[in-house]
Amino acid sequence: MPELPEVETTVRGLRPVLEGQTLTSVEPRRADLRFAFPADLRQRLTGARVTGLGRRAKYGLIATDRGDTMIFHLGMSGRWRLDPSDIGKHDHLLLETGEGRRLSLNDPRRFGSVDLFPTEKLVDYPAFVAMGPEPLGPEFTPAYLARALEGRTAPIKALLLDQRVVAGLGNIYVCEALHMAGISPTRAGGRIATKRLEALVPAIRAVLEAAIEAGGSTLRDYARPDGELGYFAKQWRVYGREGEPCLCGQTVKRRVDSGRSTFFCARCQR
DNA sequence: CAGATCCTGTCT
DNA sequence: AGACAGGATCTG
Repeated sequence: MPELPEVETTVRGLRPVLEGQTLTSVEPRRADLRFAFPADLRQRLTGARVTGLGRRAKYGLIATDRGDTMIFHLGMSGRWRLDPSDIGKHDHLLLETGEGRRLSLNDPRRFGSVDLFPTEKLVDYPAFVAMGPEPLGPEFTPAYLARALEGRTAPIKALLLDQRVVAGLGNIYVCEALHMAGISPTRAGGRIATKRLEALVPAIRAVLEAAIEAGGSTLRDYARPDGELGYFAKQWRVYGREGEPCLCGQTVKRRVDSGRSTFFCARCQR
């Protein structure tokens, strides 16, 4: 679920439900996820009106007229459920709006998080301070990336997963973008030819945009009562395809680096 | 840098 | 029983 495109489609799905609405009920059902909820979460949000929704990297942002922004992260297994018909043990935070819509933050693995921070100081939110540019934003250019990777000996895959280099990429889209750009995941970041770097930036954009577009089509399901945000169609070229043929005919390989699977084609990627 | 860690669920 | 999972952060 939650890399940048999934968070983006989640925010887009939440927007029509929450924007302009008063939060009539805010009910944490446990004290923490990855870290503690703000102790006064309920008090600070109940009665507040949602003024807007946004996203920074993989974080969703829900701004209110109280000067606070609720910052949520979906971790590995988080999702928002809309008008759930039942509340289970993994529904950790319940919201209700003035219109009577109900939302539940469901997260079995509890790697997600919920926090509050002053809206005007959002750039100072600890997780945002050292973050790199948005991969879909104007700052993310081949020139920027060349500079960020200059002299780096770490594998390009690890560097693209580093949110300080570029913020929002996860395991799936890094594998896909590297395949699209023809770059080996193990190549040292500082040793990528300019021409390949110039292919990598648009590849990252294209992969994310396609996923957002595909995710958008699940919004219909999302908006359905008791619906859930589904996975977008698995149109991946290498991710999860170990042993299957690449488009070139070569078999897709999997390797494990720092405990994470990398899928790649040794013929297409150098 | 790699590795462990936080959790639960699912699939071999 | 063991491997593995879309993340982030801390420790050697």
